[in-house]
Amino acid sequence: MTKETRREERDIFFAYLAKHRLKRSEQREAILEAFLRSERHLSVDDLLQLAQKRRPEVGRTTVYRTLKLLQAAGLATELVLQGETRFEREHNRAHHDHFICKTCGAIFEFSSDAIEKIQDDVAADLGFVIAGHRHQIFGYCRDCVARRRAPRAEERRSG
Amino acid sequence: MTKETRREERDIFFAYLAKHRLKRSEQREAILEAFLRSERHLSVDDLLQLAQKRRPEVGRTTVYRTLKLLQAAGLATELVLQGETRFEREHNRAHHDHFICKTCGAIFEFSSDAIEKIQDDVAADLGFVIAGHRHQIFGYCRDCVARRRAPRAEERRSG
DNA sequence: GTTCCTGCAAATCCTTTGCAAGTTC
DNA sequence: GAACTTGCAAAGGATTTGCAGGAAC
Repeated sequence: MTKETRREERDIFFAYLAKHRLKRSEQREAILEAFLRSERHLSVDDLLQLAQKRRPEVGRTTVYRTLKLLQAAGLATELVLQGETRFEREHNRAHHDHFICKTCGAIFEFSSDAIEKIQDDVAADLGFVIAGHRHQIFGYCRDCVARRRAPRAEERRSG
Repeated sequence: MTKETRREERDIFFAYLAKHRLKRSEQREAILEAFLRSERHLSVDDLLQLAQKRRPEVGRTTVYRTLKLLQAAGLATELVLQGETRFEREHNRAHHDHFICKTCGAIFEFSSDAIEKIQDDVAADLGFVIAGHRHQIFGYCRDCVARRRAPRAEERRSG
């Protein structure tokens, strides 16, 4: 993620705060930065730890509260994957869905216009107006499959 | 659901119990019956209440425990829809996914071979082996859309 | 009789809320 | 200085666990 994009998202967040007469704070900035810089699919705990690297006193409560703001501002979205609640960046990202590896927990993103199209057709048949969707595929990723099929007792210990 | 199908599922459940050296009990039977007879997408509370109609002393704890058994036996599956945990029958049901109406909460099922096919292709590209998937579409159902577009103050109270 | 079940209460886990003290505007 | 924010501790809701008494085998 580029610095420019982060800049844009920072601006959006601060604009959101201003619009709602909310205040900036060290904590909110630390959480925002951590969120924007990190890899995707963060748990609340992940984000708490990342934010605390910058500002050790950040509390878990504030992370929960700031995540709500990030969602309201359109910067974050919540996912429930395998029973775990996680958050990912939302702004300017193309819609996508997730593959989740049941062995190593890795998450891959995918998207398919063809699937979206069929979805629209199915919905139209039902007279249903689509507002959004979640599509998750569970299985085994390439690495884990390879590991399982060729389990030569090497130093592959899995992750 | 026919009596024969229920019969089959009962047999499967009791076979599961036998295989694992678990015991039959009034409670388990009451919960199983309630589960099999009911409409789909039950919450734990729904199932508790239904089971209690037959056997008032059934406890919530036992419902949780029995649901785990039903899942292990392949008869039930858990869904998380709009943040709510629900259970539906699994045995012998064609794979299907869900539309959820954000207004009235109604749940419709759908399935599409075309979508499954594309899914397989996308997975193959990633070297991913599919074990299962969850696909949920959120939006507004025909009735709610109609109600909104033509909100004549009739006796349509929604369901 | 042994092993498994059950319901209760207590414990957990995750998230939200009340509140007094500290910050931002 | 008024209004908002924070962290803590406590409260909540959902699910699980420990346990003593009861039922199934």
